[in-house]
This record gives sequence, C-alpha cells and structure tokens, in this order.
Amino acid sequence: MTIASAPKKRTRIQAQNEAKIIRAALDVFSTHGYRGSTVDQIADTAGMSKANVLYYFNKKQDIYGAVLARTLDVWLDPLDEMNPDGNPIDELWQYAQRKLQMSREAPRASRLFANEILQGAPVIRSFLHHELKELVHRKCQVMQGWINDGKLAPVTPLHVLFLIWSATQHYADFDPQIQALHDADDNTLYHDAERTLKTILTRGLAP
Amino acid sequence: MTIASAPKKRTRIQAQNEAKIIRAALDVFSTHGYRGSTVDQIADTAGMSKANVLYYFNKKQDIYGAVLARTLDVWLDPLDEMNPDGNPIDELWQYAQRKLQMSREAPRASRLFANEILQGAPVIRSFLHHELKELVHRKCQVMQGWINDGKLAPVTPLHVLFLIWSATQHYADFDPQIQALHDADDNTLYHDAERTLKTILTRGLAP
DNA sequence: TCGTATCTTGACCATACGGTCAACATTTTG
DNA sequence: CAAAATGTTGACCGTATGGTCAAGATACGA
Repeated sequence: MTIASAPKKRTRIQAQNEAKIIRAALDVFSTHGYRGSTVDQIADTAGMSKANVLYYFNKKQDIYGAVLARTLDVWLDPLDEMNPDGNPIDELWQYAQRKLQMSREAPRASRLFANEILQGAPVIRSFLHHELKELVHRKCQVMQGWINDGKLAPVTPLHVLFLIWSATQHYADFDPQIQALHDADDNTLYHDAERTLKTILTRGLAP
Repeated sequence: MTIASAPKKRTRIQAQNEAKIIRAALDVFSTHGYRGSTVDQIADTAGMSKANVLYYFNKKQDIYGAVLARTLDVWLDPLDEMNPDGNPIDELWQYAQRKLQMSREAPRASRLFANEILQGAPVIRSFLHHELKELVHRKCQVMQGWINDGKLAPVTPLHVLFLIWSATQHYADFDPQIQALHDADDNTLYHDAERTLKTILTRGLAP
C-alpha cells in the first residue's frame, strides 16, 4: 500500500501454504467460532505443525482476519450484480436465488459471518459501517426508484434486503435445525425452499 | 423423576441464587457463545464468586443446559398458539408479528439459540429431532390443510415456518449489522420491519 | 556445488480457565 | 440458644491454549 514499498516477493511455497491455512481456517472457524477454534485444530486440518502456521500468520487473529477478508468479497458479490434497468421483481428474485445457491454451495462462508456478527462483529464492524453501508445505500436507492415508478410494492428497501439475506442464509446457518425438521433428501429441500421463496417474494413484492 | 424420590426441598436462597446465575448466564452465553464464555464472567455478572456459582451448578455445561432449557419453552410458545380454526393469513401474520416482537424484547434468547445451532446444536439436538419436530409436524399439517382448502397459496408449510423464523430472528441475531446499515432510531426500524414483512407475507401467502 | 534465504518443528513458556477443597460464615431447625 | 444444615470463598491444581525460540531441514540462486 505504501509508495514503492518492498516488492514483497511471495514464494511459491508461501502462497501455497497460506492458501492451505486459509482453507483449513475457514473450516474450523465456521464451525466453532473464533474462541471455539484453536490454532492446533487449524494446523491439523491444514496438515502442518502449529509453529509453522504461526510462521505464516503471526497471530490467531491474523488468520481470522485473513479468512474473513478473503471470504467477504465473494459473499457480497451478487448484490453488486443487481441491474437497475432490469425488471425489478426479476432482479430481486434472481438475487435471492443466487444467495440461496450460495448458502447451499458455501455454507461455511455464511456461518463464518453469522458467527462474527453474533459476537458483535468486532473485526468487520468498520467494514459494515462504511463499505457495506455505502453499497447497500446505493442498492436501496435503486429499489426506492422502482417503488416510486410503481414497479414494486410500497415496502422499505432495506428490510427487503434483510428478508432476502435472512431467508437464504438461514439454510446454511441453521442447517442442524433444518436437517432435524426435514426428512426427505436435500434435493427436494432446496427445491421446495426455492419454490416457496419464489412464490412469496414475487407475489409479495409485486406492485 | 424416579418414583418417590427425595422431595428435593429448595431453599429460598437456592432458588434466588440459581435464578440470578441463570439470568447472568443468559447474558454471557448469548453474547459470547459457549466456548467464548467463562465461569468467571458469569460469576462477575451475577455478583458472586466463581466457586459459589459452581456450588449451585457443578459444571459449566450444567449452567448452559439450564439456561437453554429455561429459555426454550418461552421461545417456542407462540408457535403453539397458532389457531387451526382462524383465518390462515391472519394466524400466520400474527405468529410472525409475535416472533418479531420477541426478537425485539428478548434478543438474548434468540442469540443463545443461534449460537447453539451454529455450533451444531450439540445440546438441543435431541430436542430438535423429537419434541420440536413433532410440534412442527402438527403445525405443518394444519397449514397443508389450509392450502388444500384453497385458503393459502400453494407453498411448502415447513419453508414458510423457516421464512418466518429467519426473517424475525434476523433482527436479534444480526443486530450489529442492522445497526450499521440503519441510521434512524429503533422505533422506525421495527415499525418499517413490521410493515414490510406484513406486506410481503400477507400478499405472498394469499391464495 | 556451495552458501544463503526460506521453511519446519519439537520443546518450551506464560496465561487463562474449569473445577476442587478445606475453612469459615450464615441460616435453619429443634 | 445450640447444633446441624446450608451457603460462601480464597487458594490451589491440572490442563489447554496462544505464542516464542533455537536448531535443523529444505529450496534456491550464483
């Protein structure tokens, strides 16, 4: 970041091992939370010694921060794709659909954030208050425009986002509960989830 | 539980202190999770020594179990109140409304469960698979009946419950994120949440 | 091939935490 | 009021955990 800072050449082994650690750390942090995870666990999962893990990331917090940062942009990507010029109902439903798909394919990312926010968002607090707030504000203005044009039911845009987030992430974050209450296989689970969500969202948001 | 077991007379002080500990433990566990909480924290919050806390509850797990059990029935109570003979849309919306109100008034209870389930529901797993599953199954049959009678949109009852749960509990569990993205005061926040949720749910569920 | 930079780890340290215990204090009971 | 039961706590213990370090192994450029 600083001007003309050291080139910081990254060895092949460095990049390789850091990636391995991040992958392992996502596994561990997402299922046990920050305090519930140990560096030993991460080292074991990554297949290396604890000392070596701490050679690449000096502190446990650094590993956590790296995992969080690495996962953040991927997680928020779909929101940016919402097209102001598309059909409002379609755009919102497609966004919800993408989020539901992400909950299914990357449940650990979802749980990582859920844990972080449940603990008071100590690490990403400033990100939420600045970058995310800015992005959300932009998208809410788009939605408000749709409402003003009579293309969307008169709702509060921010809360529509909350509804989409909560409804979709629920399938990743509360998986043990969902598995307990559901008997059939996962295919019908996500199929039914999508159908139900589509019915309620598209009809609920229609002008 | 055993026949003619000891009467187990509970002292005034006993009941009083156990209650004080449970209250403190809900505070601590709900904000830090099980592993993130220490018996010392609970003792401090309760205003007594760690040794005394462990005099009433032998193990940390016992405190956790007690808090969870104590909070469970309160938390699930509204679901039981859904009236099969009422107007389906009204009943579902009133249920959602009660849940939203609970998220506002008892956010710690919500976060306690969120933490427990995120960690894989180690303690309440069996409860989910039996008592809760039974209750949910009954309620889903009622909703299926409504659908068959054409009084409700053709959705999957279980997923409607998931939607109501996630959308309402989100306001308790993800509070830091919500506070970050919201600028006005809490009154308009919950007012807008209720209005938006009502619009989408009632219109989305209408036959 | 040799020397240097990078990598790897077992052993170790300090601290935090769950839990125990013996000694003392308070309340209850007869 | 005295004895018994119940309540309270500081001091202590074993273990787990985050983090350090020195010493050795490996990769890599000249």
